[in-house]
Amino acid sequence: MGRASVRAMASGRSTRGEEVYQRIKADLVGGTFQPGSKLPSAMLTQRYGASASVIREGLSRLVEQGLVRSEPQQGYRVAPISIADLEDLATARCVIEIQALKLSIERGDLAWESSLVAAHHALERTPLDLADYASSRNDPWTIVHRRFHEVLLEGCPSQRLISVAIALRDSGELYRRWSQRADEGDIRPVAQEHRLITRAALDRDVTRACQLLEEHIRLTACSITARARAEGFMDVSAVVDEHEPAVAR
Amino acid sequence: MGRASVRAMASGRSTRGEEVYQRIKADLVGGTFQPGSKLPSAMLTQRYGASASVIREGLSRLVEQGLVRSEPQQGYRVAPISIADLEDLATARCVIEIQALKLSIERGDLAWESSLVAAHHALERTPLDLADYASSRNDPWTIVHRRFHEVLLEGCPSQRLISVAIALRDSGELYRRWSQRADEGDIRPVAQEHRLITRAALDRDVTRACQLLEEHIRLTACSITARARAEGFMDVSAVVDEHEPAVAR
DNA sequence: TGTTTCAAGAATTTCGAAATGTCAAGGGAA
DNA sequence: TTCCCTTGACATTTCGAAATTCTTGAAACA
Repeated sequence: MGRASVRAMASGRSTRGEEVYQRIKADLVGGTFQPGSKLPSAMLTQRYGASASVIREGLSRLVEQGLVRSEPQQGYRVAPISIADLEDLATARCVIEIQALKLSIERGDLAWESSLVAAHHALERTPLDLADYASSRNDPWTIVHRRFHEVLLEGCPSQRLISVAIALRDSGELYRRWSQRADEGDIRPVAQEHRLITRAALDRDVTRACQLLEEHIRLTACSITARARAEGFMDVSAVVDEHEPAVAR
Repeated sequence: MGRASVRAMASGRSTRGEEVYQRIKADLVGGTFQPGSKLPSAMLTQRYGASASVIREGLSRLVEQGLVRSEPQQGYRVAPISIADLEDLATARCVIEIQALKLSIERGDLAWESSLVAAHHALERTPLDLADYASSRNDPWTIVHRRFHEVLLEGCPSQRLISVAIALRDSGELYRRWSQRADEGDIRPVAQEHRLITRAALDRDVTRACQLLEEHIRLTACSITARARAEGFMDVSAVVDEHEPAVAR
């Protein structure tokens, strides 16, 4: 959840530009567009039913988040994925999320503890339906999972730090989507990992919680990297020809 | 230096939107507009000689960076400054810059060392002309100072981490501009601090370098905070009336 | 045969005006 | 008087087309 939703929540109504931005972002993170493929304004104006200026505004914001790339006079394209960039991302996430978690545990109050318990409970009780997960980008599990990791950091006294962490997590979500396609069954005990992190956080065991979270992030990245090297699906999408169909599903 | 310049450097030519974005950002960071004041499109279109769509695109990007705020149907305004937000910012910067520096020292190669020596030398030899500093936002000292801190992190293996750190530094620069107005003579031995940091980095003394950098950031923030509490200039700008003149100089 | 130039076509970028929404002042009703 | 509704002015937002730039493919040249 970026600055966008904050803005939208400020007043009840929203603008079309805001709505379009949300939809494009959801489609990007959800894996609708192939990484590296072009995003021609003609296609987007038709798909989202808005004028080029509005689309362009949304894309500009997404460029700033690293989800979209832009080169002058050559339009926009989905941020390409690569093993090098995945490692870059994992490094940044490890550093930032872990420090945010540290501060969160040190400074979080009772209200934060309660939110965490609630978020974790929701996560425990929401089954991961793989079919659902693969087809929709707003499946229940993804929502509660995202919420869990967000709450985990919410005790942190710096809102900016939290925002950055969330933005990086969105980029990571894109990778997960495209790796999941190659390998549907990542049978890691993620539920167990979440449970242990929650317990350590509630026990205010900073060291252990951070260690667990780092492992959680690193393992996810490694599993994607390994799969990518084996099947080489990243090389394909990294140099996507612009005449390829941009919409995947 | 944000993603903007990366984009501009990719191809020799640039777009008007890119240029406008750079100018707005420079004006914001340089303190041309009062924090919290409105940024009416009419004023901006005239000032930068571009259409509303182009202006809006630039502002959207700046919103994403936290330099500008936006509420639907109420336009854009300069991000307000406040003591609470300054502390938020300092926390985020400490965490992120220090971790980036740590990685930079651990992983930086010889080329990085050389750049650092060069950047520090330029900083040492560039005098801080207070009159120049106060009037212009592109005075020589600001440029080499920014460059120094940028190079310091460039050994870091994660480009994203570096980008985030630089973005936060830009926000910090805005605070410095507005505090400097109230107190022109911050007689801290900044030159000495830079020298010590450089030496520790070259000695690969991670602990000491990080400690020094943290102090460097914290001291700057504290000095601004203290000045703000004493003179209360932040409360004024935090609740700027929209009928006030937005342009300060 | 390989390289360069040029023009048509397609895409991006920019503009100016139309549409939509906000805000405050003024007028009427309780 | 106080409150609420209307109304008009002003700002933001959106659109559709014009202007600019890039790409493509074929023709001309070495």
